[in-house]
Amino acid sequence: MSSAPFVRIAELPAHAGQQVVIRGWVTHVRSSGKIAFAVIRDGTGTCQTVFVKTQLPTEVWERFSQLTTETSVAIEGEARAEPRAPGGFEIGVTSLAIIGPSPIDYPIQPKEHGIDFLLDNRHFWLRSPRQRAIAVIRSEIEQAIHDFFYERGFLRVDTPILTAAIGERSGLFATEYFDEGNAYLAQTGQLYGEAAAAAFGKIYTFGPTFRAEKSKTRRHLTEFWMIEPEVAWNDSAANMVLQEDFVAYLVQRVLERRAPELAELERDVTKLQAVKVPFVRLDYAEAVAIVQRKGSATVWGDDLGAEDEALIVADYDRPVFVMNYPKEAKAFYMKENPDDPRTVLCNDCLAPEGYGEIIGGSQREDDYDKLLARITAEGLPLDAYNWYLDLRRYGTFTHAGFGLGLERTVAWICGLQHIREVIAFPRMMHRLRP
RNA sequence: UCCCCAGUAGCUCAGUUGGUUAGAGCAUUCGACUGUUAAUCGAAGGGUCGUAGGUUCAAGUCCUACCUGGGGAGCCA
Repeated sequence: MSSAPFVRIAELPAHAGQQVVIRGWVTHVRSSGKIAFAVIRDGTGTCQTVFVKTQLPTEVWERFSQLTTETSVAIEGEARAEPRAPGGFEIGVTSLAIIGPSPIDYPIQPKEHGIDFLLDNRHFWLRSPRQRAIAVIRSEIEQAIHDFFYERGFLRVDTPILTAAIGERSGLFATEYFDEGNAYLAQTGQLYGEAAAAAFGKIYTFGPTFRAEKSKTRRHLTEFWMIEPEVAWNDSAANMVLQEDFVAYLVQRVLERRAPELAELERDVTKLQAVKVPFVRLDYAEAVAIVQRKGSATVWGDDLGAEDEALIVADYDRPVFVMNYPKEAKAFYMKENPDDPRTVLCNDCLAPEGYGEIIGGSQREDDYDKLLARITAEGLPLDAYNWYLDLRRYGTFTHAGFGLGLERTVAWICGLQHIREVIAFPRMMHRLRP
């Protein structure tokens, strides 16, 4: 290797005609007697490199035969435009250094594999172009989330991951915690978010969430990331306006900045372009009537099942809010609906194309006596909720918030079948490694 | 926890009403090829058919149990 500059593959067009060094991994090789090709990936892109026997020192030509899939290399040569090369750019090799050899049994091949095999090899699967596209879009969405709230004056608050039993009733991961008994991995940061909203006004959380549910579906993970805004003085209607502005902002951001990655995933972007405010608003009772008309056995009082959600969403090209569920179907902290005390002021947001619930939100019960009654009625341990009740004793306030499931949102925007492709190392009931 | 489905080569799969020596593609190894695009062409190696029983002259194939995984329900984001 000479002193030629080290260049990332994405930057090669700016170095046309120059001698450069690239570093990366061999994705595949082709040999045709006295001319040979190695395709190199470096995370910013891929580039074909060309080895010509008659123009290379013998040892460089012979070293080519040591290149197996995923060998890491440094390659020096001339960067040049070449219409025959994929992407229109290539490197005419003058020197090759093998950094790390790769045995011939590298498991992932350029062909179809089953999801289970790929997840066993997730540490390698991430190297594929498709997985890179997903990771890039996820990262773009995460950045857009922070930008959205920053632009609107929200404070980001980080809530605890180790908690006493609090929040939702579904499965908890427990661990010993010194002399305090069991600690549980957080299922939500919401209750802490409410305390923060009383302190700071507009806040959001962005953190991991844990559910020990034995769910085996393409929509569930045991560890996922959730974004939970909480806004003082927002009622349920304002809460939904915030939600639709938020979701539309995320979709628009990906359309604007990550078109190549959407194309890599062969995403039908017309479906995303249709995601405009206002979203559809259906009262729970209307939703029940719709699914009954379509043959569902659901009656007033039931929670809506996955099939019901699909029936509702089928009629629309944009997300749908289903509002004001029966009290019994929802969590204790949701505010009783003054217009119909059988229901609470809440909403789910159902993504189009059958992706299901990406948001659950509500106005929070701010009446001390009613909240206490709900906690008691559900048999929750009162001592764990004293501080939460204090928020209603000392300057109670109208407030509302919601939780957006990051992986479900990314899976929908990417158009993926499996939520587990959306996170680098998914955690599921039967998968703790890699 | 419940319902449905699957398990055959490193990977993806085929294997007929049970029938004699277990099939393909890809991958790997060797050979040919000076512009390949998941290169192509020729040859070779590669198997406890998930496990354990059972039925039968004969089981990858049929039956039972178990194991492992997938999809869905429930629960939720």
